[in-house]
Amino acid sequence: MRIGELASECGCSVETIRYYEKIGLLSVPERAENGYRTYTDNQLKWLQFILRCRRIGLSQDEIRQLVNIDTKASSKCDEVNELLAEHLTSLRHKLDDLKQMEISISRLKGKCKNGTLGDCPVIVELMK
Amino acid sequence: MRIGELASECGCSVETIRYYEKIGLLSVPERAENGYRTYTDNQLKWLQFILRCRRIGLSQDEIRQLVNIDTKASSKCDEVNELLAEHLTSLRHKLDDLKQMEISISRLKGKCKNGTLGDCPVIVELMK
DNA sequence: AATAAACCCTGAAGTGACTACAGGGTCAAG
DNA sequence: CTTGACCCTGTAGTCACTTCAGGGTTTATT
Repeated sequence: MRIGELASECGCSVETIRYYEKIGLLSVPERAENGYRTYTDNQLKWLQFILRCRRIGLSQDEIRQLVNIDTKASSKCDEVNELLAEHLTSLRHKLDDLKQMEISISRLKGKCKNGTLGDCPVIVELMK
Repeated sequence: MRIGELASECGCSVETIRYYEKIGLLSVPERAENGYRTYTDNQLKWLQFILRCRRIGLSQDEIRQLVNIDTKASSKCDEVNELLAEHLTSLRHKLDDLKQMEISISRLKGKCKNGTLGDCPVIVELMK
């Protein structure tokens, strides 16, 4: 499978795939005679794994940790659970922050009733 | 007021202030004889305005739009409301995404019960 | 068979919103 | 008179990509 097919199969861009290869998240693919990258089904699964991890908000570094855990024979599932627990905590912080923002903005919005800006309540409130 | 005082007054770093000046978000301050930046109360209010905007999640570009709206004599509050409405929409999308992540992760977490990784349900689920 | 469109390659630079660092100058206190 | 806290500039690093310049290859159309 060539890079374009892999990209459309996984719903990401060709550049993203080359980028993941460059930073060592995705294993280096074989090359055809013309120099084109050739991917296996296994690499497709890995890419889907990586993209799924990104979708749930894991950083490249966290994904690399998961990959390392996976290749260390000695390690246990505890490490996976710990990583996810930490991630969950920071995620909940972000959620709280966004909820606060939502409250602030919806309070501001609509206060402005087509006047000129000298007395715009939004600007006034933000300038306080 | 010197830059350090302004920073601690506003709860941001000195570097951030210099950065805002560089990208043209904060107006260029006077300089003392020794070359130190000297800030007025008005500039403190502007910085607080900018930081408040950042805190509710506006991008530098959106803040610049607000600033431009403020200096255009002709414009109306409608533009402010529109900007906030757009921002609120994208914010709610982010909230939904994060909530989805939270659900996914908490479903994964705890599934792993100290086995070795070949049969770790977390890895298995992510690799599916 | 020629050409155009679609695909592939590399390497470098740009993005946003800062942070950190190198290598200096200034100033008040002990 | 020197130590430490503050200030300066300019550059590079961060994350997770995206875009661009400047090519080569393959496939479809004319």
